[in-house]
Amino acid sequence: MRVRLEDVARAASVSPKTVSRVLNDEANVSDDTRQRVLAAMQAMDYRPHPSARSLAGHRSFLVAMLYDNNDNPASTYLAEIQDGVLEACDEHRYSMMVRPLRMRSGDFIRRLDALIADHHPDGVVLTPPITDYAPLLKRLREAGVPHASVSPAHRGKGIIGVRMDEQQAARAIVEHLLALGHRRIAHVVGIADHGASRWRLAGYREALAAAGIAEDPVLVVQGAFTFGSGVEAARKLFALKKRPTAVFAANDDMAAGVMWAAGEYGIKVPHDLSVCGFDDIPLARQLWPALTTVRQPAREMGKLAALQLLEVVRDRSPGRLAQVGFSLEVRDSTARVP
Amino acid sequence: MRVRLEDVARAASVSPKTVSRVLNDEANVSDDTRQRVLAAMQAMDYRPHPSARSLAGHRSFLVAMLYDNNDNPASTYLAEIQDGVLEACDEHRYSMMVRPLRMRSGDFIRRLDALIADHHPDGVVLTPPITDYAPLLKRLREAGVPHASVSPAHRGKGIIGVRMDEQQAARAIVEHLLALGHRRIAHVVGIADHGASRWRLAGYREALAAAGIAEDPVLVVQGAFTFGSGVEAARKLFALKKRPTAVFAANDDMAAGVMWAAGEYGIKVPHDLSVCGFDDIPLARQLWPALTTVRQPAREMGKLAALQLLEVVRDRSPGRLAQVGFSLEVRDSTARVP
DNA sequence: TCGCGAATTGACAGCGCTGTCATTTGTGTC
DNA sequence: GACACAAATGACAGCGCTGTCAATTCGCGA
Repeated sequence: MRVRLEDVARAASVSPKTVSRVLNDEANVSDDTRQRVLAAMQAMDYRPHPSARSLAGHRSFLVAMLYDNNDNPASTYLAEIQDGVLEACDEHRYSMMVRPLRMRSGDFIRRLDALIADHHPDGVVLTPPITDYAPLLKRLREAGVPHASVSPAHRGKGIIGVRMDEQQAARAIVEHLLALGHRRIAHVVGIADHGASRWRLAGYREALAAAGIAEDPVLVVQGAFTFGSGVEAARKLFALKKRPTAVFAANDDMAAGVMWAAGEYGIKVPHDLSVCGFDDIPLARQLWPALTTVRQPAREMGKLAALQLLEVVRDRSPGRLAQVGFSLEVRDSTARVP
Repeated sequence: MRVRLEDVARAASVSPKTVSRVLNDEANVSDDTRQRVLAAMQAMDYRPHPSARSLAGHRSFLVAMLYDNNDNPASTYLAEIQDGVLEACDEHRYSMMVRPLRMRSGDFIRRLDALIADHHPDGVVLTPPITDYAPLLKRLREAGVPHASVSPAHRGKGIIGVRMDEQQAARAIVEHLLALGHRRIAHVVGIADHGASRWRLAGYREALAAAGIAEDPVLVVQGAFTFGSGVEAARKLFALKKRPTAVFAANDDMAAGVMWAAGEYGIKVPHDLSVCGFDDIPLARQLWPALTTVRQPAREMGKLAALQLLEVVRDRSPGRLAQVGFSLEVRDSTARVP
């Protein structure tokens, strides 16, 4: 039969309420008692019943991760974030629920309300690109549900979660190309209204400007974060009279598309063309030549965002926007200008 | 304030217990009463409190999806299954929890026990490759937790879930190559102990045998379901004195690797070499030329598996192993033998 | 119309925990 | 050593629902 809190209490010769206090890390329990209770819990392999805790305590010990499975950047990126969030939740004995939501669909808010009404999550983790969707944020605030974002586009006060300095990272990778002697550097942009696209474009521009290079508009082509859009963007670039010597794609999928298109045109990477991406998804390492890119620690970011959230949920702390570092993964797809 | 079952009861002029009966679709409620209660629920937008239901009813309304994030076939495949499972759970107002487990790790069973003890899932969905891990199945049976599998390797009685006739599908795609005149057809095998690898290899052999072609062992090379392993396998094949005219890779990632390697060797697909894969992941459509492959309806399979499971959980039905059809997606990577 | 078994409905306790508040124990002060 | 006050602990009700079983109503044949 199941071990209940009452059983632990009896074993430790204290009242159930005291065991509850220990379980919830509350103050006003003597060290001696706390130890005794913890020992009893351990010995009996006590597992609190989440539903009972939730019912009596008016909290669910549940974190929901919201994502947009319709136009998400890349499913492997989300999967990594998911793993990170899950890890953080596990550590704090919270459970996690995932929730696909279609931002462009009419019932977005209704589905969000249903989630809240049905499951009462103690907090919510938002992933790109739904970190900045105003009606969503408004609704969460109204409902009093704390939320943390992975890579939010805005940095207003009250925004908690985790971010990476993507603009800085984009600038760094373009500077890497500049250092290799490239001057005609193209950029394949991501979906227009994603924060990621804006930052990466800004970083690209910043690097060029700092190097005193005027931006050539034909070298900035629109993509959509997909492999196919990378292929198409590259075809446009390769059709140019004066081709670029390097391409910085706003994510790895598109970079792979660029490399693929290069193959079509008989352009050798990196000999004739340097290509770099952003994110460092598993594919980047598997491509040949291996892709130079920026490592975005998605898993770690998911975990950190969830940890920020849990801090707010548990300790009523104000929470903060943590920042993670990036690293340039220089591999074989970039070389000195021909 | 929250609408409770009691409030609905009052509005419908019945006892709380009767509302509960309606909520749980129990028998012995007159049609008239049922309608009245349902109307009241609707009008008041009543949402049962899952924790209260769980606590009182000794069930959790929770389905856990187990997966191996260490050596999983492909993360987009899992993501699709996850979406399908989620959809089925939503329809039946169950919640879903995801659970990464490392099959090769020592604490596998301990983590499984923790999952059961902590969350009491009413059922579990197993995804490849952990559909047939004996200690896991044993433990689930001991704990009395019903489980459904997506593509289980074995078909013993009591195995419920969903399968696709992968051998038949593999045979079909190889027959497609044969119909194009190919006789020297290579096969890149997946991870050895995965059911998927065995079936696909068996289908390959079956097709060759039926066509009266003796298997050439050098044309069957080992891969590991990853892009990189596809590249390496292809390099071995291209180093052969007598190259194959077609390659059937056991999944799309490896097929993409084969196409990539073909680029390295200046081999034109499909002119010089036909390539086909298996799964129809998004990448397949994005490759150039687009990849001929077998469509494995992962999302639908996840949904069906979950539906089978829920049937068992809710109606105590014995459950069955559903079967889904496959379809050959003939695209541009296969052509008549040169 | 009456009686009887089946169908329908309801009363009530309790699932395992926590919030509230009362009670007990400890600590420092003069 | 007595007192004031804070820290530690416990008693008890109740979170929102369902299981059990008793009570009531219904349908139908005699």
